[in-house]
Amino acid sequence: MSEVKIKPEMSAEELRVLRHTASHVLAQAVKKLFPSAKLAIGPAIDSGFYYDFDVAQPFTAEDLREIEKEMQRIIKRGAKLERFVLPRAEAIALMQEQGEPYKVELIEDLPEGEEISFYKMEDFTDLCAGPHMPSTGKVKAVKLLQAAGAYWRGSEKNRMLQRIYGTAFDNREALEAHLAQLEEAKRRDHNKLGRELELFTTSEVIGQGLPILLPKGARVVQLLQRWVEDEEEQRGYLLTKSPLMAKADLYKISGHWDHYYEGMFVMGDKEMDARGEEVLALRPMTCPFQFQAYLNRTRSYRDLPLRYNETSTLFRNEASGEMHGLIRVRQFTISEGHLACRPDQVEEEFFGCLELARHLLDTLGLLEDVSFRFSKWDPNNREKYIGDAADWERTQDLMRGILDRMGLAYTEAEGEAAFYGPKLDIQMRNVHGKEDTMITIQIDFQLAERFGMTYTDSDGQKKFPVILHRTSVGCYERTLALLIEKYAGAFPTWLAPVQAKLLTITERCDDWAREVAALLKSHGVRVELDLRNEKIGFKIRESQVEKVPYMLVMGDKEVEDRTLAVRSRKEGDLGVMSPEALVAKIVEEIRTKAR
RNA sequence: GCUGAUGUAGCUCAGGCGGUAGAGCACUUCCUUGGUAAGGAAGAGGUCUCGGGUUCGAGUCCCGACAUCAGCUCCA
Repeated sequence: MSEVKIKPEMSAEELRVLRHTASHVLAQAVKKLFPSAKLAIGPAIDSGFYYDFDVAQPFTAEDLREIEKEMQRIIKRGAKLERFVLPRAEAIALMQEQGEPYKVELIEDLPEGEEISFYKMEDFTDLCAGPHMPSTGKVKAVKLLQAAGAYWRGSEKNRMLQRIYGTAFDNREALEAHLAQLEEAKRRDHNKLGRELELFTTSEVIGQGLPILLPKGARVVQLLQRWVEDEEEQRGYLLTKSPLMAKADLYKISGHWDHYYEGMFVMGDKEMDARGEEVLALRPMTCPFQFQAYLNRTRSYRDLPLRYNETSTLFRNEASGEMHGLIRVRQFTISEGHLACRPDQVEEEFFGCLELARHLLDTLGLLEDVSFRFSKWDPNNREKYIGDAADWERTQDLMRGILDRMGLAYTEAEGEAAFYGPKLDIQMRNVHGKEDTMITIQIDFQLAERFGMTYTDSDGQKKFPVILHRTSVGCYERTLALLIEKYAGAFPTWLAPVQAKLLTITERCDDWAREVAALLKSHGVRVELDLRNEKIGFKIRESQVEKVPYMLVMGDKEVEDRTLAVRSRKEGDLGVMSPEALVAKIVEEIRTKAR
């Protein structure tokens, strides 16, 4: 779900400048109230700005209120911002004099010849490339949102600083609208809504990152899963079902033992393994398991491409602070597949994977919300990867060529590759704007050789196939989360855990209500029967405000006794319908997967 | 894992300075009710996340664990 755009009265670029200026106002206010605070960096971001400070005590909520008040005073004074430039040595001297070690470090890291500029407002001077508003008075509406820890320069090896987040606009109304939007995002948050709608829950005694899908959530996942498996079968995929765990031996071949050990649930440890005792580990990926299916017999070039898919449950030992609702969990189920192909088939197969992913996303209504990311290795962090630089460059060039020939709009990201190869990641933002990978398609020239996977080519030579690793809708838990947020819990009819809710207004209707429910069920419509015969206005609202596609009310005195009044979430009041007509309508909606 | 906040009934939350728990909604039973958040009566539901400690006495103070949330780091 992409963030709804607010309409500020200035351009996006002007707004960034304004917010950057606001971050300087923040820094000035903090220095006034906490003179010993050391300044780090304070940029504008998509939805506002932040500034990092090194302080003895983390900021409290009261601190933020005081800082915000001080900011208002600074803004009211409308101080001018004056830019000036210093040579490197003088710049460093100035920052040393002001007692700002982080600023000194920043200046020292600036490339030779780069202009070193400062901005001065009143008695406050800060290193900054700019640009800025001419006066702090331009920041008409500012709000501090939260304080949280953040590592200096984004590395967990560095000291943790205290970051203050805020946002700013050129008018009060835009700020209010933005804050209202943040509230709305909270309401759509799958982690809240998904629990309220009884799609999932968690349990302290089960543990974090291990959600329980409740009947309604499990039903949605089941529907997705059956649909995806059918779509894959139609595209020539062969289903496998492989074990959830394996001996350390397998992971040593795949490289996981060396490159992913911390991320695995290992039953035992490296010492036991070294003593020759059997050590099993739950699988964090399906690849090495599915490769064993390939290795079942000798393969000919005529067998390729070979497409395997598996609805695969994976286990990853994420660090404790990283879990989040259904988005980031320790156990998840994913539509994972591996394709073994000849070099001349890579492009077509890659395209096929992308076509499948796009088709699925389009059907779910999510295609308009995703972005594509070409994830490359980080040549400066070699120990994270297997294979040599030449392999990587060659594979990445191949992938870039395919992407460009497909005319795909994508961004490039260094250091985001898998340890065995580059990826095309399909990214989606959650309701709070945080981006996660939904789907990934990867090209791998390495693992086939490690596993001794070969095929006999037309020239009689044994060769290693190219492996494509791919998911189709990605993991079901995460997909469910994004769907909850996309539709605010009101799933399209074909995915809705309850498609029709049947209410009776008097017990005289109960028998007929059961008959109608049975009819709907016999056509595969998921119906929930409520025979409590209470006032129904209450119940229509109570049934989660328009989350159910069809509300059916039995019995209408005004027309005749055996009537069915239908209210559609999408089309409003449909009046009195025959059960047969309703069935036809819903069945058609399910068949076409209409949104 | 790091920084901070939080953890009281199914849900949302009250419980100033320690004296063994409350509200609204939901739930159960009954009465009334053929219509868009009706009314009435009665009732059930909590070892206050868990474990230690201080104390005559802990929901309340201290320590630890676990879980949840925000952010960082990491990642599908």
